[in-house]
Amino acid sequence: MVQKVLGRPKKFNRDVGLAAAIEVFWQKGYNGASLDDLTQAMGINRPSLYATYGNKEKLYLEALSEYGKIFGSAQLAVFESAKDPKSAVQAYFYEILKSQTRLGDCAQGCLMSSCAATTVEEVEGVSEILTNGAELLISTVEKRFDEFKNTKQLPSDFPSKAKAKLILDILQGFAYRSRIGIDRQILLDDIDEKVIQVIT
Amino acid sequence: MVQKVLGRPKKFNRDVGLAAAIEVFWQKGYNGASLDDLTQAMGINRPSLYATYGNKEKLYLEALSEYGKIFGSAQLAVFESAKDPKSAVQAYFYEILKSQTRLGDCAQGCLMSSCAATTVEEVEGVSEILTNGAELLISTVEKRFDEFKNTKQLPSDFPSKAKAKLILDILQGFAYRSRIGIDRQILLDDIDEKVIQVIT
DNA sequence: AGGATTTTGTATTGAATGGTACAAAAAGTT
DNA sequence: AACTTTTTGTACCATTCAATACAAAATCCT
Repeated sequence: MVQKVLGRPKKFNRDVGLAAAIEVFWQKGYNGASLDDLTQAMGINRPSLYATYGNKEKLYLEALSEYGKIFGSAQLAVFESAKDPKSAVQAYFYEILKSQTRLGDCAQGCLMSSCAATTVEEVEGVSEILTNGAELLISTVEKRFDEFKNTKQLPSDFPSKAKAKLILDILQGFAYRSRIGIDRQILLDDIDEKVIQVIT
Repeated sequence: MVQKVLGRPKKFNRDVGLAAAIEVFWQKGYNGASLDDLTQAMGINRPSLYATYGNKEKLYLEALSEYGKIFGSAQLAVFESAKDPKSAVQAYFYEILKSQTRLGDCAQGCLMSSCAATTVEEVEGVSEILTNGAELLISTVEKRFDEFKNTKQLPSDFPSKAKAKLILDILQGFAYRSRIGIDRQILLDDIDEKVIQVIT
């Protein structure tokens, strides 16, 4: 059942437009992404953009939050659903690299670490979003490691929180190396090495 | 002996100006740093900037290279001169955090990972500078670890290269958390945890 | 069909951007 | 002291920027 609404119908979907904006910010950063870049990629004109998202800064903040929700959650879900520690970390890193080393003319690296970090001082609210994202990641991973300890899949002295923070570090390393153009296969080949460093 | 040169004497020192430019790019990123920001911080006027450094892009590339030379080299020197693995890594991380979590209104994080990574696609030459920097770091650390293996200060099966790459990851983690505003003391308290993860 | 309502598309605004022309200023040279 | 050379400082240029005014278009409601 289609909701009947007054007025001329919208030509675009709000979430689809936001997804396109994410791509642009991801590729060009906040300052590097012009409104022409954004409106063109979103298939939208300027007044519609302002009516829908407020302004460039609000669109940016919304893009960051949405990126965290979509990508971050999906990747963490992969981690959480794995049945043993090793495959959890392994699948997680693989998922991360799939997102950060994309083929064609897609953006490389991570929107948050490779792009948004630059704007922490410039755009109010960025710092909070990034901090919350990091804390959510750490606490989620730590909790899952603790579960593995309860089921004896990890030794009782396994330092869950320290290892969760190590995973965040390794993610930053992957994001950086993806962004600066290191070949996807080289990074994929590093996964096992990183997995060992995490779970032993 | 002062070299006598024809014409009106320069009012500024080239390297001092470059150091000021580094600070601006470090705080605001490439696109966020306007020529007004730069000239004001450098104590220079626009024509002098263009006569001396070429243009904004060339100044940026030179700032990146100089940053690597000054900061990167000094930090690696600390690592190389330590007498045992543990204190080498420890002193290195401390040096890194001193540079990345600075007091007052100084820039936080790392110019390369927190700022320059965003511009890899935008500015020709950035990718190469960042890649070379990463490789230099890894090879230097790896080599020093190998020396420690020769002097039996590290076990013969110590995976020097994998650990060197892990250090790069941890550096990215520190840079990111510094940039997003995590308190210096919290990061300092993490050093020992990271040291253990590296040298065991 | 005609009015109400909302979105679209175009065209424009004022400000900020990177970059430069040009003349005055400050030194050495003869 | 006059000339040459180089840097400085101001004022400016064309372009791009984020943001908006306004009318035409497209839908629903009566």
